[in-house]
Amino acid sequence: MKIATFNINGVKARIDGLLHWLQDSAPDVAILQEIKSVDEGFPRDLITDLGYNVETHGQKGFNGVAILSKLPLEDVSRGLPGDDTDEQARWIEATVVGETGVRICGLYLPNGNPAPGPKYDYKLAWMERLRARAQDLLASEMPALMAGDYNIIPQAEDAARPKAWRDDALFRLDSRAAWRRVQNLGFTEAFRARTHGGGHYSFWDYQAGAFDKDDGIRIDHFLLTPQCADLLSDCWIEKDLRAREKPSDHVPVWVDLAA
DNA sequence: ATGTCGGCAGTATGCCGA
Repeated sequence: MKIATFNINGVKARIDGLLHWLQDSAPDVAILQEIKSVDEGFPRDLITDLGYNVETHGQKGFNGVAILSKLPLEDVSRGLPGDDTDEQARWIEATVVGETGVRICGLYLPNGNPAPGPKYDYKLAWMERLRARAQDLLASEMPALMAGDYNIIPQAEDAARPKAWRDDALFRLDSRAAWRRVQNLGFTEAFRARTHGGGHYSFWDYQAGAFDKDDGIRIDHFLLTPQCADLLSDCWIEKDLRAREKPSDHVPVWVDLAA
């Protein structure tokens, strides 16, 4: 089962590219972030026509996540637990019903800039809620993964110019410590389970010719529970999508699971 | 050194978020 996470940076602006990508790359499951659409505005029919089940958790103007799946989706849940007052659409869960059931959590973690400040406080508080949910997922002992735009550069090797990110909310020490608190509960970071060393990125800014200079960062990740890590066959980044017409600033990251 | 893009309000363009 091939699963991709992809921050599409606006479904209205990206619909043509998204449909082509779904046809060409044919993920069994696509976990989308920044759909920037309310649920009623999501181009559901164009995607169901390609054979996907569609579950969205959107809001007006920004944020918004979705799960597309060729296999049935069950037990869909929207919103990260732990704060009933949080109105930002950044979390969706569903179980993909295949040979092996896999619990899929799609997330768009807050950017957090400028840091320090209230947006950074929100990011860290959100990551503490993520840790709590992650703990419950582990306790369930089912194959499960959390994937999406984490807005976290885990290590210096995950940025072309780490010094430029030192004080940024994506790379600050507190951000990375919070990331490790989640991962160290017992999750496998799929990309690093397969590939070592630098030069692997999932995001390049639109500004200043960042992609041409390969001035990127790796911020889109899969965290796998042990039962899911046992199924991991491969993990890779679909870099060439960034060079196409009207691209997102992110590219898809993939896992292949023996499920 | 600088360089962008998407969406909204509201109908041109400035603002926000990234």
